[in-house]
Order: sequence, then C-alpha cells, then structure tokens
Amino acid sequence: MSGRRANGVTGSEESLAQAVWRQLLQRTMERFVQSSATLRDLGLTPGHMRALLVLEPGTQPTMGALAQAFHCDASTVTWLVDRLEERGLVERRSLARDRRVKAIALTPDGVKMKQLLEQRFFEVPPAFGALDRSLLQALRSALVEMDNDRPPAPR
Amino acid sequence: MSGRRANGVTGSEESLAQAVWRQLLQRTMERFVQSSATLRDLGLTPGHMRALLVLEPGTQPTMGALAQAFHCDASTVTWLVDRLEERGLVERRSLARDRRVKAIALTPDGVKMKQLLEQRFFEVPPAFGALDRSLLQALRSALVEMDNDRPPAPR
DNA sequence: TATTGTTATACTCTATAACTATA
DNA sequence: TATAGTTATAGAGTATAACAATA
Repeated sequence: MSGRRANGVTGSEESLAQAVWRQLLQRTMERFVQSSATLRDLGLTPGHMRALLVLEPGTQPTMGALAQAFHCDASTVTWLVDRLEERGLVERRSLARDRRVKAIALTPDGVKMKQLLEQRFFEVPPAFGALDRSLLQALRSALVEMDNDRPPAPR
Repeated sequence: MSGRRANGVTGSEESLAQAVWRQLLQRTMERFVQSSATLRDLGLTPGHMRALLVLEPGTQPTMGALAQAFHCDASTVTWLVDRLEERGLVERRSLARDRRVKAIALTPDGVKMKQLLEQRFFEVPPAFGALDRSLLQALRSALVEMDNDRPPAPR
C-alpha cells in the first residue's frame, strides 16, 4: 500500500496525504466520542445535539425540511421534535398561509443551549490553534474546494 | 464572537483557527454521513463498521477489551459479535489459559472486508491530496500533539 | 467469592403504513 | 386527489439485572 501511485503523484507523497487525512478523521472521530460526555453533562441525547447543530436562531424550518436535513423519515422528526419540545428547546409554530405545515424554531433556552453546545463541541485543540496562519489559510482553501466537490443532491 | 481574545492570541488569529477547525469537523461529519451509503453497498451496519475499524488482523482482543474500546456494555458486545459472526467476519476463540474469556479474531473474510471498508472510508479528497508536502507535515505534527494531549483514561 | 461472558428484559431511536387535517 | 404532519406498530441497537461457567 505504501509504494502505489495515483494521478501521477509519487508514492511517498500520496502516502503522506493519506496518512494525515486518516489521522485527521481519527482525531475528529474521537471528538465525536468525547462529545457524548459533553452531552451527558448538558443532559442531552445525540438526537438533541444533531438538531441543535442544524437549527439556527431566527430561522424556522418546517418539519419536512428538517427530515431532509437529517436524512430521516417524517415520523422520526415528529418524535425528535417531541423530545426537543419536552426539554423546552424548540417550539412548533403553525403558519397562517398553510395550516398543515409546522415551523420549528429555537426557544430562548434552545438558543442558549446551542451556544453552549457549539462552544464545547467546536473547541479548538491547542495544537491546532498554534498552527501558522498561512497553513490555516491553505487548509481553509482546500476545505472550501472539498465542499464544492460535494454532489449537489446529497440524498 | 469575532473580537474575543484568548491566551494572548489576537482576535483575528483565534477566529481563523476556529473557523478552519469548525469546517474540518463539518467536512468529516459529512464523511460519516456519506459512509452510510458505502455501508449499504457492502451490506454492513454502522455497528459492523465500528468493529471492523477497531479490530486489527493478527490480534484477538477479549470481549471485555472490545467493550472498553467501544465504550459500551458487555451485553452489547455479545450482541454485536453475534451479528459479526453471522456475517462470517469474526470468530470467537476460547483461550486455554482461562476458559471464561473469549478472544475475537477477524476471519479471512473479515480482513478482506476491513480493507475494502477502509479503502473507501479513508479515501483522500483530491483537494486535500493536493496540499503542499510541508503543510501536510506541519499538520501531521499538530495531529500527533493532539493525540498526546488526550486524557490517558478516555472513560 | 470474584470475574467473564450470556440471557432475559426493557428502553431509545428509527422506519413503514395507516390516519387526520388541511389544501 | 395530493400533501404535511401524526399515530400505531415493528425492528434495530443499547443498557441493566439476573444468570452460568470458570477462576
């Protein structure tokens, strides 16, 4: 696996990028595992977290839009929003223009909880924060490119 | 949030690292979501994946060791290993020195499946592979440091 | 008596299908 | 008739407690 070539890139370069990317995925996976401890502290479930990360203050997506964002079934969103409402983190709002749809908005408590959660979840590891500015900028460009590479319909 | 300071680092530097780290976590989260499609292709569940990523060919951890690695209950490991055995990916081995413990080893099929899975899961995004060698090396050092920063007992 | 792993059981999360209320 | 969301129900995944085998 170490001497292989691809795209005209030499084997050793390929393998460096591969090793670093792998490490990156592994460190971030650990971050997710750690987040379960954070969640316990805040009295939240992974479902709560997922919702709080997607919902933005000032917006009020419909149940259907949330199902799309979460890549899950409509009934699952009903269940999840029930849990969030029980915790007082979101509220269902009926829209006058079409009384079938429900718009989901963060409550003030929900906004606070979201901030708390993001503060902890996205906390920058010291070693990463110490990286050179130029390196971070190059990395950011690459990340933007990766974002553009994504297929338009993420089903 | 943009003008805050920490550790004597100026606000704008702090905020660049923060933004890039956040992007990084978001890209890798997407990678996990994408992996569910890969899993479907391979006929595996997220549980299968988790196990295959942890198990190494040539090693045979005990059930208890797996429970620690997965941060889960002993009975959950029993259940998970049952699923893996049904698929022919692992086998339980009794140890002569202590006939209570079961050692879990990848079967030849399991090794193949692990390779296939890792090939796809750790596939390097082109934009990342195109980064400068020096940048990748700096990043690798930071990642190693992050690894060392981890608390020794990850409960 | 303590430890390793399993079984019985219950709870959470997720999906499918049938339903209610609007449109 | 079609659509947005809910309810009834079933299945996967996870945990707690009681258990069997071994130390």
